[in-house]
Amino acid sequence: MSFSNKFECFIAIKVNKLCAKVEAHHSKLEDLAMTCLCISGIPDGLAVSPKCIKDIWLFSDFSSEDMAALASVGSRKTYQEGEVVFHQGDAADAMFLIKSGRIKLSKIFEDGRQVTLDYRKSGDTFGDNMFGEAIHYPVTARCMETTYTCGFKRSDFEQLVLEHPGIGLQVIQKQSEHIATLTTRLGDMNIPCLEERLYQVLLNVAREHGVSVNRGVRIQFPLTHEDLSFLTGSHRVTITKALKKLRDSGKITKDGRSFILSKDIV
Amino acid sequence: MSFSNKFECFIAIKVNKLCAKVEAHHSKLEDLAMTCLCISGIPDGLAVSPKCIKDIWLFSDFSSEDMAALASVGSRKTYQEGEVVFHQGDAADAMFLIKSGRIKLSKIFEDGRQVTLDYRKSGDTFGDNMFGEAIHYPVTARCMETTYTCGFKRSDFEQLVLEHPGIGLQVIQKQSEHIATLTTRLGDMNIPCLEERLYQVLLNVAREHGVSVNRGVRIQFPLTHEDLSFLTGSHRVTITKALKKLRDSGKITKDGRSFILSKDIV
DNA sequence: AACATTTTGTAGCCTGCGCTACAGAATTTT
DNA sequence: AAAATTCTGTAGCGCAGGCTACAAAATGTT
Repeated sequence: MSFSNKFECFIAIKVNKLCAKVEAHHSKLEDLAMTCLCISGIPDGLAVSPKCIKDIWLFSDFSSEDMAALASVGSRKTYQEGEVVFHQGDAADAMFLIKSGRIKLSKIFEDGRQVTLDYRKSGDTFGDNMFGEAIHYPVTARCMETTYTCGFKRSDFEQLVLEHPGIGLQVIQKQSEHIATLTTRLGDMNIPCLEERLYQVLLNVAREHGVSVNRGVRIQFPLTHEDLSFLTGSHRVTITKALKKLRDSGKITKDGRSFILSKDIV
Repeated sequence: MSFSNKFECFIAIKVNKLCAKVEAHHSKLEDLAMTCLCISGIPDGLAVSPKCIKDIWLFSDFSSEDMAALASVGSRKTYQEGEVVFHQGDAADAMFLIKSGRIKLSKIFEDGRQVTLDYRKSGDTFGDNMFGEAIHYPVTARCMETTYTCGFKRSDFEQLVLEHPGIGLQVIQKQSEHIATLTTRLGDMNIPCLEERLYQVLLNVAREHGVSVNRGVRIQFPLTHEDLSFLTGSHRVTITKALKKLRDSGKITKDGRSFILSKDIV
């Protein structure tokens, strides 16, 4: 019933593209994990070493001069799983770069509703909404695993960009991508049928955070039905039902606690 | 039934803040309309005059040197109401700055669903997704009224930012704001009850495109029930019903073809 | 291993809203 | 001003999915 043929076809193409992209992407991340020096036990608050920044692919084509400048301004901090970097409503005066780990951005509304807006991973920035007029963070950033970050104060960062315009260009690019992601999410939220919406949401998460495995693409961290209900704006019980249908139709499977999106859908 | 007391209170505060902000903002825009030279009948394709750019508040605190640089790179073009600047899927190689007028960004899906993602107005940029990996525009940009734009090619613009980092900083700021807007939209889409969702959506549109009038805030352009159904991801007929309820409860009124959000809700 | 906690699954009621159909109002076009 | 088109409003059927409640399974903790 739910999926038209045209739609299924579209999905299949999408998942295959996804595999290639995720693979390429992931190999870079592994390099990072191997070579980065500053992950191992350097106290928080110290300046970030240039080497450490260079290894983040975001800045990988920077000149050593730009790199040194960036490193001199950032301040390192380690957070444990479950820790909150900033709460929604806190005064916004810094943006963060994720060295390693993973962060969930969510928003809580005055009526108690909670929405997961995005997951960010190594190489991503967050808290960049501090540019713009707002003086408070509009979201809460909570770590999903042990996370190493570099924080940049707004004024420092602005100065940095003025002196090293290439850094600004990189940030513009990164923001562009986030705008694209959010745009996609916004479109997804408009899918009326939950089953399709859920599948799209999973597809997007997989595109960002998946690894390619033989059966398809595996999402790297466990997502509970409750997480998914926040992501899709739906009810937990309804998610359970929809997942069952998706599993029955072979579009997804589970490997332990994590989902695998099948790549071989006709 | 639908709105709790707490919620109503929140709305009231919001609308009042809105009025002040919109007023301040609008006076700037009017200045622009008065002083800008290049709106009046200069042929398309010519370089943009520095004066013309300076009048856009986005760049208002630029040095004349930065201004001249920006002007030399941009290329002016005029579009009529209903004209499309670019279609979803077109090769993306330029971003645009709106001198005056208004543009609707929307996305059409393979299953025929259509979603309105954003309205952009004078001083905003669009098509900035050309940074990032994508080589195609992910949305369609259609003019809602006669619109004057300045187009910038990607390579030109990158060069420009490298030479004039302040411009990059402005763009980062602008993007930050769009990210904030999209984030809000995404939260809004998660409101389960259509009546509340619709009201939030109207509130957001008003915040961006409203003028303050004695009764509250008026949205500057007509929105049909169909437009709203795209914005809320809902059905046209259901919108009609929800609007009726909102009108009955005094939260909104109509002035001719445009909506007014009441400011004096207790 | 025993216990506590979190996550997943099943069942059933009931409302909100998608959808079709048609009719009146308002704009635009001729 | 007449005709055509677009927009708004009303009515009713049907079902997807929200919600509560409870039970089984899995995970985490002594």
